Amino acid sequence: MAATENSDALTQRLADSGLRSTPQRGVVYDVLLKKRDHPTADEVFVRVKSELPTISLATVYNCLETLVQCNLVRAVNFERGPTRYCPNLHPHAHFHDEQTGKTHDIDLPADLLHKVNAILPDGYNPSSVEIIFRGKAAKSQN
Amino acid sequence: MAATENSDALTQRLADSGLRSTPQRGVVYDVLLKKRDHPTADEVFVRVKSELPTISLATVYNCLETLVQCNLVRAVNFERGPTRYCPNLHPHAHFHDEQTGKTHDIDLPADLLHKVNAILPDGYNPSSVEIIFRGKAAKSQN
DNA sequence: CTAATTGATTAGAATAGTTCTAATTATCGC
DNA sequence: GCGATAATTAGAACTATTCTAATCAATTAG
Repeated sequence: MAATENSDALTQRLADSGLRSTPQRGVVYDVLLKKRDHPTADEVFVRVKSELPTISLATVYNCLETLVQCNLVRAVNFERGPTRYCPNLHPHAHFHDEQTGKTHDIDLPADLLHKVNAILPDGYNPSSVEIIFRGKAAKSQN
Repeated sequence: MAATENSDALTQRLADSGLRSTPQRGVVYDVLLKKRDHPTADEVFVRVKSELPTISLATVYNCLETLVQCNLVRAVNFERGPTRYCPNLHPHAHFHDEQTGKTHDIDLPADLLHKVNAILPDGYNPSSVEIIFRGKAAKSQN
């Protein structure tokens, strides 16, 4: 089953970083994979509680931070609001719909990524690039 | 003098939006123009106080928000920290140096901007794009 | 010119999101 | 299973920002 595979992959990644595999980390990761709507830590907390009712919000923050460290999850920040989390597959930009508040993943072609990096003058060594669009998406995108 | 010109431009922009010209708004704007190091609201507060000692932090937030509304200033958010403000000239990306915490403006050529916008599928209508690099800048850039 | 209206500022309280702390509990290697 | 160490927990603390209600300033109407 998918959850078991993910769980194994997670255990592996954690071990690679010298970290332990715990139920909390597993469930937090599963929750992110299951519904990829860029939830906040609070939203993850609510979802995880249905499976692990005694988990604390602090642990959710810790687990999310750990997953980000392991490069399994990406943290995204739009304007003032809370940090949002998405399971990190391929490179992608984000489109933030100002009407609905929803965030859409936009595929980012490798050649564009190169062109974007090319605008940096000598001496700048980027470890990551983030591209965020803001605006309005057609209803068909919701 | 430059400050007067800026002040006039500001008064004009405010009037266009049906807003009043006040000393607080003027000084906040001047402070942003004078040192373009992407200060936080707190940092702006400190700088403004030397000229307007009785200004309150709430007013600084209000003024910054007003300037953003008038499109004279851009609000930028890097990860979890406080919002930073820069006077908005031409389109540019931001390079966030993870060692020094400093933010550098990177010129954004119009043709690249077009190419970036072109990755959006039909139905997405962006009102703005933000490009943020994270990484390390050579000492010569500091 | 003065009064009335409306908008802006102020200080401080309140809120949201996140991090910290200290105690308890779980995991992993032996 | 046992010990060392890492992870979890609840709640306090903290940071950044927004809200509230009162005061003050500026434009408008008379």
